[in-house]
Amino acid sequence: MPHASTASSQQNNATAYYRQLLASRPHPLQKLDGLAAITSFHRGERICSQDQTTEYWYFLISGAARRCTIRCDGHRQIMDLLLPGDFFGLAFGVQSDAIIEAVSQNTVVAGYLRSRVECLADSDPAIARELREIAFKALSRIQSQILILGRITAVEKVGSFILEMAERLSNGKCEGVSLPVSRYDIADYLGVSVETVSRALSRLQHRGAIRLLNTRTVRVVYRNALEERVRPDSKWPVDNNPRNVAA
Amino acid sequence: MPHASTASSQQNNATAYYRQLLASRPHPLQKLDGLAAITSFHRGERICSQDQTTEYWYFLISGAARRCTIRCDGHRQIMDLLLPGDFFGLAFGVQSDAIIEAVSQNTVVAGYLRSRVECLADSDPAIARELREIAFKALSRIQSQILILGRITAVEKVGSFILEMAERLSNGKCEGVSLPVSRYDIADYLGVSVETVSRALSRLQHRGAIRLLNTRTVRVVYRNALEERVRPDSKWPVDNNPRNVAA
DNA sequence: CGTATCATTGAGCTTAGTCAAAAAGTGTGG
DNA sequence: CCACACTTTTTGACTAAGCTCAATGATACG
Repeated sequence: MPHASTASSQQNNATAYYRQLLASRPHPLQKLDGLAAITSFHRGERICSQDQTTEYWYFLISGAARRCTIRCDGHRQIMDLLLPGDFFGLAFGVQSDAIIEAVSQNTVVAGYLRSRVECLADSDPAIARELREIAFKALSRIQSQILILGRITAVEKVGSFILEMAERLSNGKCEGVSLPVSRYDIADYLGVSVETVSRALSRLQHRGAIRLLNTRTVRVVYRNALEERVRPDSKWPVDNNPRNVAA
Repeated sequence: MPHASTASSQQNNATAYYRQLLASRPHPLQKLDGLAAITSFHRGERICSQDQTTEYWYFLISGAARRCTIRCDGHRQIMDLLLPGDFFGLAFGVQSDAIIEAVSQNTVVAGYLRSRVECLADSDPAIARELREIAFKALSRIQSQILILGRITAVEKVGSFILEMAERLSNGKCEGVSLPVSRYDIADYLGVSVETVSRALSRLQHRGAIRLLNTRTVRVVYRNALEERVRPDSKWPVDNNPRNVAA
């Protein structure tokens, strides 16, 4: 496993704990947990870079991580946000070199050696199916992100973001979502500026759609106000929907 | 196959031609071409809707298609653009009901019965691997879209869009990319207004980055001017990159 | 050849980005 | 436990970019 984490005298105990955590969280590759390498990362630490073919498939056990690139104009873009239960490192994109970094202080991932998994999949169709499932889940995760990025106003984007987080982190009841990322991360995930994120949150609160329990904890008050546009008054759908002509 | 296309007396001849076309274009599921259902669609015609679990996996042989949703504010969003050589219909997203429509006048797709393919994959590991390949390709296609959507200015988005099209439609030499979609489609793909797309194209032309041979055909003159920001003058990267704190 | 759609361009207004600074947390070391 | 430095978050003022509305060319289709 690349980039081994901080070694301490209690490393073994910790690993044992994480292994147990992994076992207790049901996921498609459970059969292969025996050969999983478990590593923990500090916040900001690089988990892997994806410019070359990744050797591992990863499963995020706890914490959070981001996949990001730096564009030629110097802006960082977060292309994916990984939360507990997510797999990543699947696609060896030809495209821009992305790196995956831990976002939370204690981010723990399980790494499955790709060649090993592939090999097992060849002999066990059930595993092959589950790998497909994993890929499809990653696909639909990214599609949600496109749906969010495609929204028009910043308030809508931030609203959708909160809803997405609320769904994906549904473990902690509905008593308030605790965002694992900073405003900067939200900004780079949504393609807006930090200030705009902050202002959008303030507005949503004034509007009564959410409540900020503290800076990182949001309570959704009116779900509808988050996903819909604010003023559906007078005018209705301006639909860019003409049928098109072939080239 | 759902939504059978226009039947004509020459249907058989046409299908035979398409089947040959399918055979001549190498792709991962070639072994299964025998059981592929080939259908052609008019522009604007619905190929399939994705709200329920899709029964088929599709391969686009010729033409173009778009996967789109209508948001609650009435705006259409194009979540994916399918070109010859692309597979689609893979992920049965829980999310918003998307439909896939033909964009070009003669859009021809091959449909592989999902259950059948799954079954074959179980007995043939090579097919299972190729299915994974297909999923990964779809994944990286959508990731490119995120990269484009994340760009800041409209000119950058349109520029990246042209480059993406040039790459994916690389069949027709570098003598000019013929865009298969209308300005409206580009707008809904990039999340900007039609007028903005038009203005961006005009600007890129004035700037000497592209040449519009006709409204649907673009010739890339200076590739760099399309992917980079225009003014990298005085100031450099404003990097939103502080390390983050866990929740 | 007329009609409908698509594409381009302009003018005004709204939104979000930029620059700047203050406020609220967070962590460290005395 | 508190003072201090540092980061994160919020808010304000100004500017620039894009959306909306509207009108005019251009093209395709019947």
